Order: sequence, then structure tokens, then C-alpha cells
Amino acid sequence: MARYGKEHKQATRRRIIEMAGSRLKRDGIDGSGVATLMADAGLTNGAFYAHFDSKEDLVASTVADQLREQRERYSGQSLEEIVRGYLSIQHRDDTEGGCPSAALLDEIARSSDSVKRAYTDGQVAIIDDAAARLAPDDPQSARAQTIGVFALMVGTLQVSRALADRRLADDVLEQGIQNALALLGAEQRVSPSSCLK
Amino acid sequence: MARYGKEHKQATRRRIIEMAGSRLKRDGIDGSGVATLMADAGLTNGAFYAHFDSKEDLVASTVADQLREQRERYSGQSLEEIVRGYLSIQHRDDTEGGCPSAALLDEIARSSDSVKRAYTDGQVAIIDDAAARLAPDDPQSARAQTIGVFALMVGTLQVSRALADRRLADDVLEQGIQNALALLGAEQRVSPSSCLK
DNA sequence: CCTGTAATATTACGACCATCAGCCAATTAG
DNA sequence: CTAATTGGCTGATGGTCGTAATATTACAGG
Repeated sequence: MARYGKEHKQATRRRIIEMAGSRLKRDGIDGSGVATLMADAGLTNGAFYAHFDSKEDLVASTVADQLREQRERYSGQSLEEIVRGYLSIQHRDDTEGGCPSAALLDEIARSSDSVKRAYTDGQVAIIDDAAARLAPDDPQSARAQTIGVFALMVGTLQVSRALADRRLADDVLEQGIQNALALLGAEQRVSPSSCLK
Repeated sequence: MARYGKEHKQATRRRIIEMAGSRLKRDGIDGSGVATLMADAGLTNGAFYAHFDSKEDLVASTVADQLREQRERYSGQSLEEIVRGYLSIQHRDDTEGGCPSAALLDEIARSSDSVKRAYTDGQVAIIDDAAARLAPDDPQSARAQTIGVFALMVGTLQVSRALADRRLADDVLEQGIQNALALLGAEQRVSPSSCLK
């Protein structure tokens, strides 16, 4: 048995998922058809259902893969490097190569539970990694803080991408960096910002 | 002439746009068909093109209308009220009645220039309103600060909506409130006046 | 030369955006 | 008091594209 090397189908599946990552982030979930996704991988639509149960199945797998890749990329970077890279002009102008959350988050929110579950698991892993580096002694608090900063970055990137005014869009990124670093720095100090309750 | 009063067509157009606001936020732009949007307004698909040049035209008009409505709603609220309302569980669980940015931002980013322009204009108006209340003496700095906090809120709401874990999603909202108020408070501290409000 | 796998090609069927001929009620003209 | 006109709408229709399923072909290795 195993006329084709056992890794052949696996490799094809991986290729589909990786290509789908770029395509989905570029054109959106509803904006990407199965035939196009398969063509990106050099295949035709008919082969799709030998690899995935449904489009939704592919989306969930792709979201998981994208977050896994993002997690690996961040593992070698400091938090400040992550922030500055994330809120860079290059990242804003590279939707298809960038953060899956920024590209797909409100479509994921509208998706089925399986997609949301894949998103949740992948995102929590990223957050936990970052939180461990921020404050290894207080993981609970660091986790909340980290996810808050991450949400800030996602929203900032999305706003910057949606604005038609380039100058304003750049300013938004800059402000986002300031805010993210301020929140990370504030966490390391013990003093709460006294002004409001 | 005019079997209908002069304001009849205008009223129909408004009804379409208002209904489209809910539908687009609920199902997304790509997820909402023209026939469905018209049915929501009690009409059939054929009448659509007497009111709009294209679906894109409706989307741009709807985005503008949604932001106008949001701006009016915020005009009677303090910044802290806005933050707490925006990042409330009720708002998270009411996508179709809530913030258009949180529901549609990454689809808007993929949309045509006319849609992005409508978004930019409407959003800037909201930001300028809020900035004027935050620091009337330094509008330039307040504007940057306000848009930064707004982006934080949008990202936080989206993340909370996309998470499959309810408890975690609630924590994200709470953390978002803390962060938003901290950023507003930090800005406020520059001026000797009192805390938020 | 078989056997089973992976892919292609084709098909079904519905939804999509957009167009257009025609209906219907009310106003206006003759 | 008809008859023509008009505005807003319905209903049907293209033509394309969507997901999913199926029949068929190419091919690898014992």
C-alpha cells in the first residue's frame, strides 16, 4: 500500500492550507471561492473534497495554521519588537502576508463555532507565550494585560487599513505604538495611574 | 403627477439604508445579497437600482449613515460612558445594532475607495467630536489620542466576539475598559483639571 | 498488468448582481 | 369623462459564480 509516499497527500494538504492563508487574508472568507483557493495550490476544485469536508473545514484549519505560524514568528522577538513590527507601515500594507486577526477577525466572529474554536485556541497560545515573557511571576494578570494590548494592535491596524487618508492612517499607527508601549510599561510599574478610579 | 408624495422615494431610500445597516453588520457585506437587503425593506430586488447605482453605492451610503447615527448617539455621553457602553457585554452580543466599525472594519478595508472614503469621513467626524470634549485646547493631540482609544475599543470588541470561550471573552472586555480609561486618564493628567468626564 | 490513490472534468443546483419589460395607481390633458 | 403620462415597483431573466458531488482519467508500485 501507500503507492504514493505517505507524505504526498499530506504535502498537498499543507500547500492548500498555506496558499489559502494568503488568499483568505487578501480577499476575505466570503470573498474567496473554493475553485480559486484550489487554483492557488495548482489544483482544480474537484480535488478539494478529498482533503477537506467543507469550505468551513478548510477555513478552520487555515486559521489554526496561520496562528501557529504567527506564534512561531513571535517566539524570537521581544514584546517591543513585536509591537513596532505589528504597527509598521509595511505590515499595514501587506494584508495577505500579515496578521490573520487583523485581516479576518470580524468574519471569524460571524463564522461557525468550529472556526471560532480554532481561532480561540491559536490565539490563546500566542497570548500565553507573550504573557510568560512579560511577567512570569504573575501569569494571570500578564495574560489579561497581553490580550488587551493585542486587541489594541489589531484594532489599530484595521483602522489604519480602512482609512482613505494616508497621512491619517500613518498617524494612527504611530499613536498605536505609543499606546501599546505605554500599556506594557504601565504593567511593569506597580503604580496604578491614580487619576481615575 | 406623482402618485406618491415628493418625499416618498426619499423615505423608501432611508428605509433601505437603515435596514441595510442591521443586515450588513449581521451578515457582512459579502454575506448580504441585494435581494435580501431589499426584502428587509419590504421590497423586491428589482426596485434596488432605482435607488442606488450599485451594491457598492448602497454600502458606502449605509456606512456613512451608520457613522452619522453613531456620532449622534455619542454626542450626549461622556467619554467614560462611551467606553463603558462600547465595551459592555450587551454591545458585544448585539452586532447588528452596534458599532459599524467593529462589525465591518476588515471588509471595509478590502472595499473600494468610495466605501473607504465614506468610512474615513464619518469616522473623523466622530473622532473630532470626542477630541473636542477631551482637550479643547489642544485639538491636534487630542485627536490622535482619541482615535487611538477608539481603535483599541474596536479591536477589543472584535476579539471578544471572535472568542469561543465566554469567560475569556468577558475578561477581554473588562481589560479593554481598564486600558481605555487608563489611556484617556494619562492624557488628561497633562492638564490640571480633574479626572475623566 | 493489476490495484488503489489522487487528481481532473463535469455536473447539479442555487445565489449572486444587474437589467428590463410591464403593471398599477394617481395625476394631468384633452 | 376618457386617455395619456408618470413614478415606483414587481417579476422574470441573463450570465456568472458559489459549494458540493460524482464519473472518469492518470499514474505509482507491487
